[in-house]
Amino acid sequence: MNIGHAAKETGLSVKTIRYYEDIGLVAANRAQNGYRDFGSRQITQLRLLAQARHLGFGLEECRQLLDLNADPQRASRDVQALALRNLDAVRSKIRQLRALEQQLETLIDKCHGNDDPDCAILDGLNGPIDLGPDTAE
Amino acid sequence: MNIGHAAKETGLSVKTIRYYEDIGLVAANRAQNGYRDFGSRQITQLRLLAQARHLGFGLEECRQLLDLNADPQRASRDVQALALRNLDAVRSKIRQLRALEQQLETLIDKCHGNDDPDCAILDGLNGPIDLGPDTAE
DNA sequence: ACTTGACCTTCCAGTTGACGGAACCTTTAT
DNA sequence: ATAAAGGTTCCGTCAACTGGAAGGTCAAGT
Repeated sequence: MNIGHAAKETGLSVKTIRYYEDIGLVAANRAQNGYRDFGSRQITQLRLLAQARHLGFGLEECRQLLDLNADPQRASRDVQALALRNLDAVRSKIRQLRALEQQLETLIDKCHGNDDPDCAILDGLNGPIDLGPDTAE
Repeated sequence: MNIGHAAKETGLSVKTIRYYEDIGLVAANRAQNGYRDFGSRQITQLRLLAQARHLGFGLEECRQLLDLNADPQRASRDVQALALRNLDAVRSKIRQLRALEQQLETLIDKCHGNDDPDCAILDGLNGPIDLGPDTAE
């Protein structure tokens, strides 16, 4: 199966598949004409990559997932641990973004949003942002 | 004020400040010895940059914020609009991450996390992820 | 005067996860 | 025969920096 077909099968782009081969995530065979040739094993790997990326796993974690998937002796504990690390990372990003969201909301609320130049947002950006009476230092 | 001092004043790294000058966000004067020399106006700009970046504004949005901040004729409406666009982006990232979080939680729950090789996470990554009876195609 | 160390300078490379495009080759269809 | 639609490699780009090399400058200590 050539790269275009593999792309259609997996939902990845041709460029992305070539990139994954480049960094050693999948090993593609070559046909006589130099074209990459993907077998069903590689397609399976690419599909796993697509799904795992979709779930926010980084490429290095994907590499480990591929290894675990290929290993019939694996312990599901190890897979779970990997997924939990990813979940933690996702949750921590969410927390950060929520804090951000709150600060933005506060500033936006305080800004009148009219023709006048006074703006609580710029005020907030110029001075340090006020988040309580913690004015030590 | 040289760059190291400016860095301490603003909380930005020396490298970051040089980068900001490079891309034209701040214009630094030069002393005779070729060292950058930041005045209070530049320090103010750098501080605004630090705060705005902290709030998730991209550098292009920061550029606009600097412009608005420098313009005494500005309308606070414009600042607010900029902040609202940023807030929207933040919220949309949060939504995405929450969806991600849920899917990960579901898979992690289903995985036994023991010594056995059977793993619902890998199953989920191999087949498409099951999110209901939408099995057309 | 000399050296040490802490600054500063420029420039080049790498990070993550790809995408866009150029220049060129191969296959397929007409 | 030729044109379109694939494929190939290589190089550049994105955000927003960070790291490091190679070298100039400055203030202090010996």
